[in-house]
Amino acid sequence: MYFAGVDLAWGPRNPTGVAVLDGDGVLVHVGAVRDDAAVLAALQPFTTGSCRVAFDAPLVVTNPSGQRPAETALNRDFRAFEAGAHPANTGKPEFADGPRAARLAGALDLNMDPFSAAARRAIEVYPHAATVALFRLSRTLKYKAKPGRGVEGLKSELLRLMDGIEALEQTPTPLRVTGHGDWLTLRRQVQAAGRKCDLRRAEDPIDAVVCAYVALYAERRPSGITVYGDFATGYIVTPTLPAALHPDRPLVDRRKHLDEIDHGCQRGAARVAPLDQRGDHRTVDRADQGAHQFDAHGPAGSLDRLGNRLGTLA
DNA sequence: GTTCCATTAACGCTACGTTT
DNA sequence: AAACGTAGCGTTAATGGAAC
Repeated sequence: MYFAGVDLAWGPRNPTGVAVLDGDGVLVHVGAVRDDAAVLAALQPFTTGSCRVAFDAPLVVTNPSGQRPAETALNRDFRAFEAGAHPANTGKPEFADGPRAARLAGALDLNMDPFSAAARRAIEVYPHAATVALFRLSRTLKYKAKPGRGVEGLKSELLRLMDGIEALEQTPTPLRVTGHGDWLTLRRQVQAAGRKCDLRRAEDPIDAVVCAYVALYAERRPSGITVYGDFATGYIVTPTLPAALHPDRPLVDRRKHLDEIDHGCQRGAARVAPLDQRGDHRTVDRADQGAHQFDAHGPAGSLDRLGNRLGTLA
């Protein structure tokens, strides 16, 4: 059985990252492609038998305007962690003819119902939310190129993401990436990057690895995931936000903090919530807000240690 | 207590600046 | 001149602070 991740561009012009794990969580493929044919060609060898393909792109979009209910529900939990989902609706040109991810899933004959028992399935995931939950971050890693963010700051954040991905090997649902040459090449590219576009080229495949891991995690630890929304109006699958995890500070203070990241490369600043902030009530709230949560306890204990490790990276 | 403003995230597109 | 790289804008909803 294979677990694929696709960091899918909404349109065909921008690059798409593809990563595949085997049943043991070993990375067997990682790379970037562009058009639909190339995405399908990359996935085809791994989707003939039992498989899960996790798309970081809208899979079901029916609303003519505004946000999907899944985005509203997810943003309610994750916005404070700066992991808000981008709104998708059929009024946008990218979705006028149906979501690209649904076309690809259809071409591969994958079942898109998040609660299906089918052997070959596609799900929608969201890497930013996944990294917050898996790594117990108090806010997302700022590795996405945006105006005002410097190359060195972006690089250090992307390397923190790669560190976190590699550290997942030590968890009860291990991910093993360091044995793959293309992963090591990606790391070298990031370390050597001098321009934002150098980082952007590496970012899509790395995000795809996170997507693939969410697919694996959802299969191995179904009690540890939350499904926001539903199959009819659109859904997003993510590792459950730990109940005791809190954002680091109010929005106003975070703005100042962002400046520090952009200009000072504050790698390793205390952005992981203390582990003693456990046991709160958000679980109940989420249940009222359109999220199907299977486990109120969050990721396993060893991920706490991972959180510490990320929080103390220097 | 209510309203308004600024800010945040996501991604794609376009315009402009820089490099070859 | 062409190619490439980057900044800025638009979209959408939520939120905190300030002003009324």
